Amino acid sequence: MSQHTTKSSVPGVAAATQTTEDDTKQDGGDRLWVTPIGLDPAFLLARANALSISRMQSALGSLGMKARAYSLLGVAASDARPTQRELSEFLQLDPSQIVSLIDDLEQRGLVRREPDPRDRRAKVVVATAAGQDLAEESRKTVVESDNAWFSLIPEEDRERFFEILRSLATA
Amino acid sequence: MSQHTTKSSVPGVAAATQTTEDDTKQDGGDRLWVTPIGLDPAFLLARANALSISRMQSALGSLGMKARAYSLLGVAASDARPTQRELSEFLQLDPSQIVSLIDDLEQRGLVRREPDPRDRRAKVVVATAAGQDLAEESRKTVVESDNAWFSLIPEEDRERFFEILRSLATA
DNA sequence: TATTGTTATACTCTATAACTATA
DNA sequence: TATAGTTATAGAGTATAACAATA
Repeated sequence: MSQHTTKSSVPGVAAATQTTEDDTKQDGGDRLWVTPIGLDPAFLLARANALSISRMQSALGSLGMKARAYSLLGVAASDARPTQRELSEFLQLDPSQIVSLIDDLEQRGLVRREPDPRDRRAKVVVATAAGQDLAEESRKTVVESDNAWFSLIPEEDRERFFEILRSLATA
Repeated sequence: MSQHTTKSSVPGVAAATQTTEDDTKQDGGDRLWVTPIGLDPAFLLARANALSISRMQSALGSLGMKARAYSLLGVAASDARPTQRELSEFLQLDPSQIVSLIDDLEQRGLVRREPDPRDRRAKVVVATAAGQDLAEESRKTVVESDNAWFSLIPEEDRERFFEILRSLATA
């Protein structure tokens, strides 16, 4: 999964979890949060993402979409007219993965490839009308699904948290 | 990858990116950040995690470790004496994946399985002496590698950011 | 000579179901 | 009847190298 550890000793949650005696079995895997890696930022990132992904998948499943396709369609549905290369860089996926993702969406009539007038090697990916519709619909679904989760963050911290997350994602 | 979008229109970075005319080609895939999904928390989470993972892998590679194995070994090297089931839940991995991860580490003499006195079906995973050493060494490596990245977060926000991330990871 | 999209291929990861031994 | 670990297997995701067209 992933790692990195703050050297500091165990704070908050830890103390709450350990009762005086026999705290070995009763709570699921919660006891492990007292472990150093339970504080490891990269591990937290990985776990939060794992939860996020599985939420996404179940939210999008009914629309025949998956997380990847959703992001790609989202960009294609904007007025950005991204090149496959740009999608590869932005979505952090291999160019060849982009190809098969697009092939899929294209066969379903959701996007199409257009020649890039500036560079005849390149192709820009744009959403069809149907693609626009699905992009919108699936976005609504996802927003709804994730709102519940992110509302767990105190209102006053939310904006700042996303800002920082963005700076990490951009780095 | 993943998603969720703040309905709000484009803030900060967006305005900065778009110049008056022809902003189509010159900057890599940076233009796509103005897209709605560039603000999507779940997407940011996914991308940040992707970057984190690849940092991890290159930091741990020289020690013959990968991110997953590292987390597992980290828990096994603590005094938590986790059961395989607990590891599965904690690391958000399928029980069968835990098996092969442990098989691997066991063959390398880094961990061993011990019977759980409380439940004869279960096995607890503990690090050997060699495992302890490697856990420590690899942790040092990872901390060093990630410190550079996380120091990108302003000192005064860092603690709070990790707290929130933890709450999401625990949810 | 380098880059874009593409194909093919091999490899890792993930998800599922079935089995055993205990509970 | 349910749960812990295990095995086998199939499917999805990932990484690599090579190729044609264009820069």
